[in-house]
Amino acid sequence: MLKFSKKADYALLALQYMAMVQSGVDAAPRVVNTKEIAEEHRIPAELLAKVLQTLARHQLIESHHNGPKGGYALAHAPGDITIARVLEAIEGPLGLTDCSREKNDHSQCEQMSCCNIRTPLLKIQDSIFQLLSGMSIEDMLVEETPLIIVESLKPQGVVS
Amino acid sequence: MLKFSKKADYALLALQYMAMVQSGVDAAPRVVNTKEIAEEHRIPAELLAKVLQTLARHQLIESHHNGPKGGYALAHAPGDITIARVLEAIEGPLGLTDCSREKNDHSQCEQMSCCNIRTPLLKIQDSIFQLLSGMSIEDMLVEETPLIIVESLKPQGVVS
DNA sequence: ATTTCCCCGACGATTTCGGTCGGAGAACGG
DNA sequence: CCGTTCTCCGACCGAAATCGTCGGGGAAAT
Repeated sequence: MLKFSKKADYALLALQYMAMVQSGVDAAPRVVNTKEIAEEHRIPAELLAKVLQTLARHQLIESHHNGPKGGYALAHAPGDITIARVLEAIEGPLGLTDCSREKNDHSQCEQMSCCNIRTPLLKIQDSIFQLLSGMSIEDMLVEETPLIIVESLKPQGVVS
Repeated sequence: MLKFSKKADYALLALQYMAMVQSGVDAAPRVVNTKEIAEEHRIPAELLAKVLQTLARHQLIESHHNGPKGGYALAHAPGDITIARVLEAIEGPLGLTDCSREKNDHSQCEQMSCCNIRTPLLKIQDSIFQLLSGMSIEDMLVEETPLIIVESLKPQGVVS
């Protein structure tokens, strides 16, 4: 499936909303609170709160706990917050296989010692990571198509 | 994370092995059974059996249940079996969001009626699908790097 | 002082995933 | 001809992650 978790969806939704409010026509740099985002998108507020806490812990947004006027604001420019950073903050380090990010511990990989598919999978993984790093929250503000082109070059293969 | 499930890993492992045996130097079109693949890769045989059944049900491999000499064989050329087809056979239709493949039923998407991130996410999804459709089992046979290049073109964005 | 907000922990329900079991069918050996 | 052995096939079950919820605590504005 390669499906995003709902927490990841909520995180992207919230970040896009915050960017839209923050750098919109009303240039007032106001902070937004959890309830506002939750009601705006019809999502459960408690789960969104936990998502926002995680984002704040990973320095993607800043928390202003100033009582009734508190809330969150983006910690960086929308163009600097890439999808890859958001996903890594919410769901941990991303990687297609178990043996992708475990360079020191080869306990799992030792079971598949003759793993012939490791190298091609790492290629795909790097491509996806590059893809997710190339798109940011800023690209979600414009309704223009961001035009991501994937080009596959093969030495001698015939494409199906 | 965007991680493959173990069933998907086993499927790719098995398909690569079957392609290697089938189109290797020994041109005898012999079928391979579950036990052989399981022992070769040190993976549980029962789970691999279920994976192979799923692949057979989706016409990716052909089952020859001929008693002691039975087994499986690829139903198509290795170049025609793309990673996308394998993943869809194992884990169902792939899509980043819940509302990606539900065009008739808008029950989920009605909750996020003002979903501003749908279009960019569909772009990413299409790019990933294009990526996975561009690599096949045949590309896992060669140990050369398949050289997949992701190029991101943006109208006016500054890349981080 | 009260209210409203952010922050943090723990809990229960639902779904998916990983793994295991017994049964049906076909070829081989006697 | 018949039993054994091997295979594929479907159903079943426990484990684990995820989704969603709840309550407690601290801080600032009203």
